[in-house]
Amino acid sequence: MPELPEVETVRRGLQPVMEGAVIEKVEQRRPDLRFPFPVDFVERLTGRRVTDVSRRAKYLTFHFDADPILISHLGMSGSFRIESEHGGETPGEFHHERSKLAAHDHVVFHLKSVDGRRSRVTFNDPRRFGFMLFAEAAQADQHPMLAGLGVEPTGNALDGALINSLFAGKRAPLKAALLDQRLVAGLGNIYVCEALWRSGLSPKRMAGSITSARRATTPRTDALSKAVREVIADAIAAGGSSLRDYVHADGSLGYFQHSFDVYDREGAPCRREGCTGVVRRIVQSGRSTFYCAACQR
DNA sequence: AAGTGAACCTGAAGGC
DNA sequence: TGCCTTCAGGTTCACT
Repeated sequence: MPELPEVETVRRGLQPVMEGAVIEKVEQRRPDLRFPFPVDFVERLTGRRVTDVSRRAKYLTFHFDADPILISHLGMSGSFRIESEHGGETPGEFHHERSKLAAHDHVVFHLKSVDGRRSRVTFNDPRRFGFMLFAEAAQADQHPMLAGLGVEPTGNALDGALINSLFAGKRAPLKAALLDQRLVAGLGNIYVCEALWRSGLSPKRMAGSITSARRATTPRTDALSKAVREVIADAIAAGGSSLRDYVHADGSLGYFQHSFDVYDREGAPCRREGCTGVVRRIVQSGRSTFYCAACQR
């Protein structure tokens, strides 16, 4: 479900609640998600103080006052729900009132913040494509899940020159190349479609065809890198997209879905100034691609 | 070797 | 109403 902007939004929701808090209790309600939970999952987390909630691509990493760190992925349908004690509420009341769990609530972290406030952070994931794994803090970057990841599309590392070198010689379509997490890490089906529309490039075009062997960049690699950075920045600023019932950790909704130019707009008119085309849906490597054949070449 | 498709799992939505 | 099919924001593995 979530792509980088949604994961970043979740991280920003969790951070103020979790950072500095102590995990008083962990409920692990089934033996596995996409992978089995680590051995001693509950034991190794209980009593830890959270020092940082971070993100790499679509992965969340939770850091503690001692090893290990927790690496988590939301898969297609994973989400975190925060329930916090209100200021005037008595602690006992809180636990009693909010103790109901929903279907597919797989993990519950019971937290106590520095000022004594209690809260629960619950991981829910109907499809169970998400997971939680441990890594030793010192070797976190070398963990198999993180080691092969490409450049973050946030910041300025992703520029036309990098796209030029990453895509050189690639015969795969731009759609597939942008989804390849080993090249650019964090894009998913929605934001790849949106970035290609913004840069006016066809998702079917061979990735290597926008590159140059003699020059460091091309107008197309510049346009694509800019479009990717901007669509990701815009989506983060809007709090991500909330499709179906997906909500943020604090229960609020993201608004970026209202800004989609092509995703899920099959048959609708192209939004580009002066373009009379219609958004089409095709299937590439088993996934829907939305684009305008009139202005994306 | 790179590139494509199937598989993992549940739920929502649409057609009949 | 119910049953069936299709589709979904991701990743990995098995093929060609």
